[in-house]
Amino acid sequence: MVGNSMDSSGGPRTFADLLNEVVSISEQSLDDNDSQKKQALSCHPMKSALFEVLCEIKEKTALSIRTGSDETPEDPQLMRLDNMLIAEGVAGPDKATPLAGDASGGDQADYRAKLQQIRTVYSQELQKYEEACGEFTQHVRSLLIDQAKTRPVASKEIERMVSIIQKKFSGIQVALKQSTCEAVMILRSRFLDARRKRRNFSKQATEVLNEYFYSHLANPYPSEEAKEELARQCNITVSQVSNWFGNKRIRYKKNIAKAQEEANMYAAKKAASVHGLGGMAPGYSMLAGSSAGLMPPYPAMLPGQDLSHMGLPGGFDLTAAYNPQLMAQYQQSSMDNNESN
DNA sequence: ACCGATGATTATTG
DNA sequence: CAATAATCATCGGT
Repeated sequence: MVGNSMDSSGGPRTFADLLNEVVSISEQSLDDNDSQKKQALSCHPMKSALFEVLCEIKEKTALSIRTGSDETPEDPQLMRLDNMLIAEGVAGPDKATPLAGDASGGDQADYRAKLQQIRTVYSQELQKYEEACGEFTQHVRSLLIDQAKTRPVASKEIERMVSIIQKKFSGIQVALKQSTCEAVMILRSRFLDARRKRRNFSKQATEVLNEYFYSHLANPYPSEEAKEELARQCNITVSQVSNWFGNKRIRYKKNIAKAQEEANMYAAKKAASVHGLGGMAPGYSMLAGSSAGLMPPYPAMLPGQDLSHMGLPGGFDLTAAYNPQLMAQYQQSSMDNNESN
């Protein structure tokens, strides 16, 4: 407390008296409504002049305080989020997300719809946020302006207050943008990974593929043209055909015994669908090596043959089954083994 | 709810 | 680059 030697009640006032009075007020709690003193001050003839001086002083001190402290750190995190949202098509203009999903089919519309949903929610929230922020800022501003009537409040000070508010609000903004980014990332990963939402091929499509596979067991590697043809027939993409054959080969190899049944099935199917097979040796010539007759038939891989009777050694390299040369080699030695046994 | 089948992706290899 | 092998995530039947 400043020692107040003045008697505050009555008597002619000097400038110094008045200053003392003001100081003593500001030292007191601002909340206590000392309306008497305020009243007395606002009625004083010197009031406006004094007020001006105080405002000037305040402005100067406030300036010196402010320069060192903050001045918009331009929140790098917020900028990062903004950039990402624009890149992701949530913020900027409505762009037609390319999303080059390879084989995953064309349910891009679904993705677009979900993204649009996020967009609208985001913009709504952002709008609400901006409204609330503006409203609050305006409220504080008018409050301060109102207070400026009774105590010196410089415009710079108001601006400082506003910037503080805006900083607080930007925290909320960051949270909003962050959660939006998160939602987009989840959505993106869901749709980018085509393993999700996988659809099995149609019965007819697998039929066609299986027919080809078991008709070319000796060399189940369709050429690019063959793949295109199969893709056309099955109404799938070429890369899906490639995937299918890759999976089929490896899975067939993994369990020849089980696949044998399937092979028989498709062989029978094929036999039934072809004319003039009457006296043919079962299984053979029209199946294997049907690719331009370059490949001789390999009985070991054909239906009707029981591989377990072949005396296959445990370490049978099944890749040989797909390679004519290796297969021929293997058969040679295998036959030798059989004969010697 | 579980489990095998299955289409797709990833990592590795030649 | 294409094939293989391993793995993932979903589907479809029980």
